[in-house]
Amino acid sequence: MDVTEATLRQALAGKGIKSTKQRLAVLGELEKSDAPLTAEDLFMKAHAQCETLSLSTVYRIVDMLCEKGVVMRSGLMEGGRSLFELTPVVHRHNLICVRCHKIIPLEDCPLSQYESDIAKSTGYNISGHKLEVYGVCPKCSKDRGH
Amino acid sequence: MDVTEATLRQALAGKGIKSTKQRLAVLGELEKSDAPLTAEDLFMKAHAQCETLSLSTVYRIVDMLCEKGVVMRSGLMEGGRSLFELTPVVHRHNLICVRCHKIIPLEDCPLSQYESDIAKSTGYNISGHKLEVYGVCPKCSKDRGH
DNA sequence: GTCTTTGCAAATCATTTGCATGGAA
DNA sequence: TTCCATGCAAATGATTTGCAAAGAC
Repeated sequence: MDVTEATLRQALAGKGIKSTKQRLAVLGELEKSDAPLTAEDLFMKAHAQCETLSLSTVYRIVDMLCEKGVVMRSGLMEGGRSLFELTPVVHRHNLICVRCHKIIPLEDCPLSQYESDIAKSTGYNISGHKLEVYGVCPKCSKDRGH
Repeated sequence: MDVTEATLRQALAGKGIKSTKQRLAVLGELEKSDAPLTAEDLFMKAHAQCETLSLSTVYRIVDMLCEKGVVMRSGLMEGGRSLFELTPVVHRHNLICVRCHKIIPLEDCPLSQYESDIAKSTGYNISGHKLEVYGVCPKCSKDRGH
């Protein structure tokens, strides 16, 4: 499920976003990762792809992508740091272990009916939702009752 | 639906948390508010109640209450600031206008069945979830198509 | 060529922490 | 009395910003 540079360029152009190698590198890393990343994670990973990339540019890029709706901040925070992830085209949610912080994706989403109901009862024009489910993974459950 | 100081004291004692006037003031403001608040919001509001309260103490209090599960960080962030809200005893989700940021609570939650399904298919011990729904409120829709 | 994006370094701003004092049980 | 919680001020660490140079279209 690798995404080519051309595809990324096209996706950005479609949203009226100019392509730069920094943007492609950052977006590429977001595509590759299934877990949300901090700005610094992104910087380190994307820096390997693009020598000329600075941390402040990573911040500028994720801010811009958030505004365009391409990226979203995760509800989680690691320490004081924000976590960023692609706004999934294929709708998807995460299941997060509250002990080891392992994150696995959940398959289906039961909320589309719920959204239409809400739209009807509130008059809001629903644009999306964020759902995170928390629990203890099997490994952590076994390791200790805590 | 006002909460008396005695009730708050009792609630804290029940969780093994010592009562101080700072804690009661902060918790009281969280009780009163239906929207998530920043640490500074809390500081300003609670300071009116309790002269002797400092911002760093607000941080220490909300951190502690988060660990005890009394308070949670909202998935939203206002600027770079974290938002805090009471962990609802009555399970509840928010509907957030992406334009004016008005927040209204949603009545029912369709996820309990979903949680059992997840528990079965992943082996996780599910402890809870966070759901936020985004949309444009009727007023903002009328104001402009943007 | 023109306007936008970036790198760098300095500036900000939220959050955290050390230490001496005040307060709860 | 005995710790734990707090205030204050200083430290930290993430994020932002100004400005000149490099890059996209």
